[in-house]
Amino acid sequence: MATPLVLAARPARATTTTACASQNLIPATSKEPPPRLPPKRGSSKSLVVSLAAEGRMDEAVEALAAVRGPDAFLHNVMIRGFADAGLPAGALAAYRGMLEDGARPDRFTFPVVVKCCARLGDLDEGRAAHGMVIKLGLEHDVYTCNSLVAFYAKLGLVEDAERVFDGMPVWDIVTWNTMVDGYVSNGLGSLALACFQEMHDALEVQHDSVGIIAALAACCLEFSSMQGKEIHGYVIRHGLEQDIKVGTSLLDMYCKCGEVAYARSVFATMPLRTVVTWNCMIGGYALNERPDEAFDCFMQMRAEGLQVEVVTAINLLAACAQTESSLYGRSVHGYVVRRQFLPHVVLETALLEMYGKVGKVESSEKIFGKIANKTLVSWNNMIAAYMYKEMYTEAITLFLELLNQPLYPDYFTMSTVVPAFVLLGSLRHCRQIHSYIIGLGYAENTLIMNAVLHMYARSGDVVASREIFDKMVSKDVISWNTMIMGYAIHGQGKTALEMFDEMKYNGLQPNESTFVSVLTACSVSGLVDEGWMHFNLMLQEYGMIPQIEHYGCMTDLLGREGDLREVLQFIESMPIDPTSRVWGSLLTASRNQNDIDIAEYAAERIFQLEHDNTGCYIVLSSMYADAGRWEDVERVRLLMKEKGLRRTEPISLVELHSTACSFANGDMSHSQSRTIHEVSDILSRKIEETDDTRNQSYPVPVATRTTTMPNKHSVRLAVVFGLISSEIGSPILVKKNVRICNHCHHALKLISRYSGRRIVVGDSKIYHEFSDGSCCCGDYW
DNA sequence: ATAGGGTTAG
Repeated sequence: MATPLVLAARPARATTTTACASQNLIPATSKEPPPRLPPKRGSSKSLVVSLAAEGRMDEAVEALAAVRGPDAFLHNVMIRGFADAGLPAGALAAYRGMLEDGARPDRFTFPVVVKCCARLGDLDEGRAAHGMVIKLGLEHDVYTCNSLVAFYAKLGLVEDAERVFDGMPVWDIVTWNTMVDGYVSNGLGSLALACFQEMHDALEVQHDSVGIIAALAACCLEFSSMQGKEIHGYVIRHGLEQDIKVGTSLLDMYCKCGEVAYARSVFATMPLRTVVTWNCMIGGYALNERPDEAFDCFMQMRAEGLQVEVVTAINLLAACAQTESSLYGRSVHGYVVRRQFLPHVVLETALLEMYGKVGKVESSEKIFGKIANKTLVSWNNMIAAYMYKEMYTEAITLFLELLNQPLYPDYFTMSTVVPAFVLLGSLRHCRQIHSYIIGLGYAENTLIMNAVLHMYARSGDVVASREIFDKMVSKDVISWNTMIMGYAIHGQGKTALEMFDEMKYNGLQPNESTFVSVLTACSVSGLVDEGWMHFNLMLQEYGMIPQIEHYGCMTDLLGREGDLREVLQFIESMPIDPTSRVWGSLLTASRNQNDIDIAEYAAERIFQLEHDNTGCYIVLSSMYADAGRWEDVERVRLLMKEKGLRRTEPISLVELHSTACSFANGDMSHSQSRTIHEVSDILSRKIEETDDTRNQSYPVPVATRTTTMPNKHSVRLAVVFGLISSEIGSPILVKKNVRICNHCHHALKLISRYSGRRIVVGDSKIYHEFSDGSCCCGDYW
């Protein structure tokens, strides 16, 4: 009976005098005494105390007003009342009232006041309180100092926390624990563990559960199950394993360090488990990409009659996001709606992330639109959902909208959205986002600047990449790899190899990706001997076993000039199963050497792995067309139709001073289309381009002919438009979504000489830099 | 009377 009584006895606004009003709520039949007696008249001090203890702060304030000259004790009671009632701002107001009253705060005042400042994240108030502590000579009080250490640590001011810590005359177990936890909450795992160790040596008493829990969190930060196991040993030796929070923390530590088996055994041997324990276990399975075990664990939890809570659902959604369909996720969604868990930002964000990862971007959008107080994580996940569905324009639009919010993009935002700029391939946008990133103060953030580096290289400006690279304060392996790859895709193999040497000279250890960059450089630039040399170097010098990507680069390299049968032999002798990328490399080689037999063989292997590889059909079809095998062209066309595949429409984008303009094959939609086509015709004649398709003896299907005139190809129109709308002598930059054809490649070499312009055309793989009649790719791509 | 603690989205 007591519990419902107490609950019922707290009407929102009972009036001042007595608690009698609440007695109306006691059932008439109740024989129990009222929960508390009305305070005696005149004893206003004790009225304040009892009202504050109950959290009835409005009434407590009124009661306090009736007290003449309240002492420090009564003020402390008020401050604590507000704090306990979850009203830290009220507590600070009460503290200010105390000062106005002329009462002198004492050692009981500040621990609560400072804690409230921490909860509000109010640095100014906290610093002011700290000043008052010193002024009043309370800076040697352990309780007060402990609260100050916690305060500074919570606000991210570790050095201030350390300063308070160092100035203390004595440290108790709480002081040490606070410092350890302070390091942890600032991501300083190794400092936390060092402090934990030092504490052990300094204190006579043993660690308690609070310290153990903080130290285990430090192990998570360090991803060190080794140190976690040592602490586990300590826990067992000192009989702390019965503590359910310690047990849960241990289990959580093992999960976060990737030791699922250990986590499971801790879980199995725990004498008691709370919902939190189950939540950790479910979350741990999700974290370690074991969604089925997460679901099993959840079912077990329900079977044991435990109540699902918000965190359970959030962790479960992480597991649902790892499944193929949205089936599980949708059922969790339905469940949280029925349980009325919504709105809840973290839960909503987890839902939108889940939908994003299973490819239901519309559902993500719907949830995103409904979130009232979107956090940065919500935005980041929505952007990621668009990226996952390759909706780059939407991702960028949302990113630009985010810039108008009172939120600051972080590393996640940038690393998610930068690829969108890369794939959209507009240098103008790259420059915009670059200056924005600098404005945000990320100029010295290696991770972000690596992304920018990559963005410029991929967007066609390797010179800009190099400038950024040279200015970077701390370059890591990725910076070097990216720069080497940048030169590789721009056909500057020699420079790429020089960078590789320089990298080693600077004492950096190459990794597997470095060799992907290096081997790509060799294959693009036809550096066969260097390619073999570096391929062998991997194992001999660095003990690295070449992976499939490395074999792919080698196939590119060999296919470039070698005998195709040798390439085939190389592929078949590989210790790893070739992927469609490797067979694709052979297909490209056979196309360039016009070997239909090998091409058909490679295509067959590709179709075994990927029956819907559009690019493969296109290459085959164009090879048949070149050979005049029109029945085969038609056969491939029908096959594609049967499978519902459509060839990617070739689009070329030319980057101009202030805009970018895109062209399709035979495009007439531009306002200057007439001029563009005329100029293209003129150029075609100037370079004495012969129209092979017109001279062919075999019939060209009409539908094909209208769009296959090489001087009407999208890339030609884009280049022409670039030439007529930019200053004489300036380079032209064009991005193309599919590979450039032989005719256009040849023509652009001549156009570059005729116009005296540098023409850069990037396709999905490399950049062709045409100047003075030749291309950096050496006519192989 | 006062200080420190386990699960939550990328």
